[in-house]
Amino acid sequence: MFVEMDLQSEVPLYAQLVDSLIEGIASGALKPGDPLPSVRGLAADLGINLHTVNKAYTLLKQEGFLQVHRKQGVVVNPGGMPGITSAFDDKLTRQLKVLAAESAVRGMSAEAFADRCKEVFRTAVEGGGRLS
Amino acid sequence: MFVEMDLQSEVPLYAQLVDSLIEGIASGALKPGDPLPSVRGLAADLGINLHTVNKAYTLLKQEGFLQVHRKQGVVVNPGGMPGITSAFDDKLTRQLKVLAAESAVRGMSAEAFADRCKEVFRTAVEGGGRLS
Amino acid sequence: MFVEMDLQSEVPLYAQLVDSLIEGIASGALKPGDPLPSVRGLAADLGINLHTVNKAYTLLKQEGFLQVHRKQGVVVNPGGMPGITSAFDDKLTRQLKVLAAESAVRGMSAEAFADRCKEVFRTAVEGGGRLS
Amino acid sequence: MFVEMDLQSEVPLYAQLVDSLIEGIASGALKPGDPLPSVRGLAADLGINLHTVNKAYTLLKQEGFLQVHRKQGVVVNPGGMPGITSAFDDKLTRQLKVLAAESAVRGMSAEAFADRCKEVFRTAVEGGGRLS
DNA sequence: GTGGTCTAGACCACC
DNA sequence: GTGGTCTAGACCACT
Repeated sequence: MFVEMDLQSEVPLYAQLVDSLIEGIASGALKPGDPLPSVRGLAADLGINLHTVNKAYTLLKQEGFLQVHRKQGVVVNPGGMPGITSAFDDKLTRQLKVLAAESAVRGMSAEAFADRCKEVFRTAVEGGGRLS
Repeated sequence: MFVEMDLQSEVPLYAQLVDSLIEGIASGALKPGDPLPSVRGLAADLGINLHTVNKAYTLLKQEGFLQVHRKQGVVVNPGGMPGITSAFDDKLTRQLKVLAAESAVRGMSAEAFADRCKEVFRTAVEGGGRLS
Repeated sequence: MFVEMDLQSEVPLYAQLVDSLIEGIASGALKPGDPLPSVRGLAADLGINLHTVNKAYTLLKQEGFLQVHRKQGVVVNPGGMPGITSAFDDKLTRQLKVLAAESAVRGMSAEAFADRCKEVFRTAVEGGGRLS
Repeated sequence: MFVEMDLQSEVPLYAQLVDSLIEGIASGALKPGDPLPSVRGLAADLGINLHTVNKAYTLLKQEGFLQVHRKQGVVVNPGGMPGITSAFDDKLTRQLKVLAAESAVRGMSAEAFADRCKEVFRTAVEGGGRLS
């Protein structure tokens, strides 16, 4: 599995990993029930700290994306993904609003913005977030 | 002018202020040439430190959204707003990708996502980001 | 006489005025013995404060570029311009060094830099700093 | 690494530091990928406040000269230096014009000016800005 | 230990 | 009064 970490990014490593894994699920590279690398294995692969991978897995477990079994390791939640919670809806709206506002100020039209959103969504689902 | 600060948010205060001001411009509440409160005045209004306001103003000045007049204080750039730079385009795509992926994983359809984007954009432009 | 003031510049107004007048002398628009506008006249023309013009004139007088007569007003020093003082030489070297270093870092060659310097000097002398 | 701060200078400390670091890169004392001292360490070395160092680093980061690694601290951008942007070109021309005009007024010839520029450039590149 | 953020209080140049 | 700069001291997230 290949996940690219950007050490220069302002985005924390654990958050980058969380995002990458979600993008992997969105693209179909990871399906419910699929196993994930062990904490130490992934940490070694990415050349990052154990705690960083652990934090990402823990967050994804809390959100319901992953399940952690005692001995079998970590798997994508076989019961399916969590739905649109109100917390997520809030986050989505809040972040979208900031992006939309700056896009508008910089001269982007409503259509151009919607098209861009649609295109990005499509590539994310079709494999833009491919992991392996 | 009313800008609400969320002291509990994980988003830095200066970033919240930056976002609020951009939303104010997008909504039309702030137009090119309009004066902004002095750093000290706005800091007092918001109950935060003047350096925090200064940081937000400085960032917006560097991006080309604001200008500082000698003595007249800070104004919205009368020459108009900066366009779609490649840096902004990158940021937009990157952040949109994360939001789209999580939305997809949680079961949102491409149409629903695009509609939501369009709706948020419209409210941002029409006054959803109203400041005063 | 037309001197353009940039109210948005980080350069103080009085310094902009000083620079403009020196450029006017360099270009030949102002020659030794030539009269300059009165303090209040120039201030009114430029739409700036009396003190600002006064400060610029005072600095130029101290440096030896101008002479101030009690009743006849301000004139370009009829005795000619000051030469290369060690203070000026220091300033020139120091500022040139900063510009040269950044130019070099950004990939400009020694020749390109020298050419640019020569070109700017030529336009300054030939009328690039034209005032009237 | 030795950077000298002039507390009496009219040029801000953070700007002096910015200039020194750029001169260090130009001279080859600092190469892409090289680590820089921590903000606290350098501040202690120079006897100034860490915020002042931070401001200099932040500016250089925004310009593309430096990068910050998560945990490794600050390094000279391994991807190479930014090129000649139009913003830099404007700044170069503007500042060069002022220096050229005053040099001309004080009696310097075009050749002498160009020679001086060339010489300063050469010393800046070859070690005139030596830091260590 | 690192950079990032925030606060508090101060001085200065400019106009 | 305005923004710009500097200092001092503190807390936090990240690794």
